[in-house]
Amino acid sequence: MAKRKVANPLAFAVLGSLGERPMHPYEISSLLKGRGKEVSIKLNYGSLYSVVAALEKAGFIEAVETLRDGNRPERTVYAITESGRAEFDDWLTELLGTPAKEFRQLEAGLAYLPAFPPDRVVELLEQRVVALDEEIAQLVGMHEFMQSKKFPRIFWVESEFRVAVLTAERDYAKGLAAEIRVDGLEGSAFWRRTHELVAELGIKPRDVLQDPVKYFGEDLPWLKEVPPEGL
Amino acid sequence: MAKRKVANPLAFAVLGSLGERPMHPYEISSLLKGRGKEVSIKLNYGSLYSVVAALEKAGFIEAVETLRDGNRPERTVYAITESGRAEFDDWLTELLGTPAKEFRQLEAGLAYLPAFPPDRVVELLEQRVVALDEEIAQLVGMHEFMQSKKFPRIFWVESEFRVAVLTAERDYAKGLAAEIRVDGLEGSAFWRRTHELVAELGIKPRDVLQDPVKYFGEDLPWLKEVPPEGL
DNA sequence: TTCCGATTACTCGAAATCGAGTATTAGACC
DNA sequence: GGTCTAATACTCGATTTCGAGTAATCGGAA
Repeated sequence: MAKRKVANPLAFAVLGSLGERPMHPYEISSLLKGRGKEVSIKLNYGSLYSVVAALEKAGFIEAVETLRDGNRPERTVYAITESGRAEFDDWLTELLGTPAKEFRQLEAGLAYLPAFPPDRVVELLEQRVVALDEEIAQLVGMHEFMQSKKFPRIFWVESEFRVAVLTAERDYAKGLAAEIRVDGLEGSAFWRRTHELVAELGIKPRDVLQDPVKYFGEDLPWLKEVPPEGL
Repeated sequence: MAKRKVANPLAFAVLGSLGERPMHPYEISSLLKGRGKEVSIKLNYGSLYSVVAALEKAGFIEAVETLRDGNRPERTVYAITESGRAEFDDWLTELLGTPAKEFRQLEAGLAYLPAFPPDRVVELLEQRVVALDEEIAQLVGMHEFMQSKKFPRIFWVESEFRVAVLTAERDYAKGLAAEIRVDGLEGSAFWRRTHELVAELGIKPRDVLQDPVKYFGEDLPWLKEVPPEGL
């Protein structure tokens, strides 16, 4: 899969919008907002205009007319080209069919869990669960509204999917918090004790790691095999 | 929450690494790779050095020595400062406790589902499910290996979380494909028929939308209330 | 009538991001 | 002893991205 000439997801949305009919950039942004697509595709004005310029340069869209209305800024109307339709087609194919490597911020946080004492982590995860519950409830409420209006699901599956992902995140955070709370996570006794030592004796986590036998005895076989991280 | 001076997640990992001990940038990158953190936090050399420079400028880290080994490039060793520790602390607090707005590529794709005929979508989603299953199986296999080595879960929760998210994505994609396949998605009969008309009569989707009654009769009440999108 | 906030429509420059490129050395292998 | 690959350690500059700023117009309330 060769790299796209214009890789910003917003460019995908621009192609999708111009696939309907020619528009000027601001009109595209209004359309996306009106349809709630900015929830799924990050929209910002700075990017919009540079992305449109890049698409034009790549031959995926072309300016068809320039309107001027009194003293207001010019509006340049763009239309999609044949090559632009092909690009959109290829892009949508890729978006739907091929998973891409993606990074969630919670994943980054979890990668450094041991840096905080267990109780602090539990507290924060529970705070996240509350916030996620709210977000999910809001989306679900919106879905119910749309269902009541008989607006077909096909037009908001992306929001349903968002709920699915948020729910998975929520469930994982909740489960993890519960496990840490009862010390059920293997290794977490060691983790807790290390932070206690740090707090009580004023020593540094790395001191503990440098001579674990002194603080924990011989019953932590993995410490010798793999050096722990993040503490 | 005021914006961070250095917002790149890689900067978070740099602070986390230097929290352990002073290192030079390349050493940080090796450490992250060695621990598999680059799966959770995007690492690229270009960003690494500019992020380190930005962190230094912001006073979160400082150069402590510059080594030269024969004719090889200089290695500048950095250490975290007090203010850097505080920043890391605050950042991890945010990463764990506060959900951020995030965009998944499948969400972008789903937002333009109606642009493809149902059968094509089903095929692509099923292709994605297969790829996701493979990715998940690989991660699960790795987890089993680490478990067999008694390496504590606390050090790979981020990977567990990744599995949770990927599984949610997989399940959603699989369910959606199945629903579309049997035409169970409300509105999808309309969707299918529109693409059939496009294929058979050589007309454009927008023609169908401009005079839906002509092609579908009066039994699509929502068409009058909300204009459909993406076709 | 006039003021205010919202909407329309875009511009600009600073900062971030990327990934390919460079140059050296250590070790492997024949 | 020569060559080849992998690892070490960064550099560079072209894009991209961002979001705040600008400036005009419109509708409604005071």
